[in-house]
Amino acid sequence: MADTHREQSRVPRSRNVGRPRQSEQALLDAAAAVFVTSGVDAPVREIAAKAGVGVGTIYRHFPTRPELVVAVYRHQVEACAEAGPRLLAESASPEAALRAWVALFVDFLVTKHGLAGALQGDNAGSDALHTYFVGRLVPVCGSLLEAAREPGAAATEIDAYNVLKGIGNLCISASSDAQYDAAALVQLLISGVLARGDR
Amino acid sequence: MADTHREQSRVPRSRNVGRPRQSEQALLDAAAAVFVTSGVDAPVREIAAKAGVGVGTIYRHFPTRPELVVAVYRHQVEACAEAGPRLLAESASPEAALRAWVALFVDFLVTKHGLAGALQGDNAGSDALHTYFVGRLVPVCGSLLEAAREPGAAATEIDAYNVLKGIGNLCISASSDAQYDAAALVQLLISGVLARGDR
DNA sequence: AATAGTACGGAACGTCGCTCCGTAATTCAC
DNA sequence: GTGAATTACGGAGCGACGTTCCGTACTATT
Repeated sequence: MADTHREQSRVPRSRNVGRPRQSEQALLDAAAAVFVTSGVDAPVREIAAKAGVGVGTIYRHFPTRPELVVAVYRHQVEACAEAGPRLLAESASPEAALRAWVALFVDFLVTKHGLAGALQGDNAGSDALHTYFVGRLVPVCGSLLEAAREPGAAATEIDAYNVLKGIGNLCISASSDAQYDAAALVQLLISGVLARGDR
Repeated sequence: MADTHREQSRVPRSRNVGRPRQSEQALLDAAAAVFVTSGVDAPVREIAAKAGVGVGTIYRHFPTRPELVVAVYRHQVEACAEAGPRLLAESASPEAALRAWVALFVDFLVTKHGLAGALQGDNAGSDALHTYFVGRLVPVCGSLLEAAREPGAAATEIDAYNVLKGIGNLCISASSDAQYDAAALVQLLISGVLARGDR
């Protein structure tokens, strides 16, 4: 292996000289663009190439892959979270609000290839993506759920975390399978969640 | 790269000499054992080590990873498929039969770590695991569904493929997340599927 | 005994997420 | 202005993955 290891400046190659790369925004834009074309699972190297930086730079700003994903989608998740209370105020009924919000969420997940799949934190609480989604959206989903349920709903009812995660799971592989209709299944799940115990 | 490539018999090392390794059964047993301890996503090398063979041997018998998984679980999938008609005959109502069968299926998926996750065929029809599950179980699920639905169910009703895939997706990450209750969500989904359009 | 056929192990390959480190750009002290 | 300290950078390298490939060693056939 008598090779050339550690030699990246054989030629003083200009690099992106001078420009201090004002922070992460350029990175986020590049990542967002790559996610659109290649899905959320796109290799980090591809994002780095698109942004014209090395992978090291990406990992300096976003220590793990999920954190980059969170950063890219933070605005949209935030918008989705904020839509919850608004829908509750504007809709004809709490159930309509819940269904509209859920449709919003599903549409968000389905249009971002691979996002739903990346959502389940594989182990422990160490997955920033899962943690962020759950932390931000469970409370929203919870209030909508509470409002839409019968007043004296039993304590045995399934909780918002389960509903949210169930929705997320149902959205997996929604893109890439034309005959799979995640939105319809999710609405059916909501029907089940809202149904009284008599069914 | 002037290295030692292609030299695996420096020493005539005894190998598993003589024994022609009567077919795949030993492989399947080893794989099943590893799947239990390390999940369905266990590295092929680990299975090979457990079986005392090289990875090449595994790939000779099962050209792709999904095919090995299919082979390991074929019996149980078969049993699940056969349980469908039996439950329909034995149960008090078609709905009870459907719910019992679904519970059976969920239990199967949930107890095999990672199986549900491995179930979505990533692309095209090339995933043997997805293809096998769908091909074997969709008809079964379809008859149960048909029996359990109102007689004149609209053509707009969701089909068995969607229901089955939805169940599979809901079971993802059921192990490894103590507060996630896949079985409950699946039953709620079934409630939604069975509910009349008036909800 | 010589040959053909086949099953075998595991090195090698390409790709992944992520780490590491030599170097370049910038800032600061004087 | 000059030199040292600090910071940001690119991309080679690492370990692990699924999968391929091929020299070898068994087994059958003649």
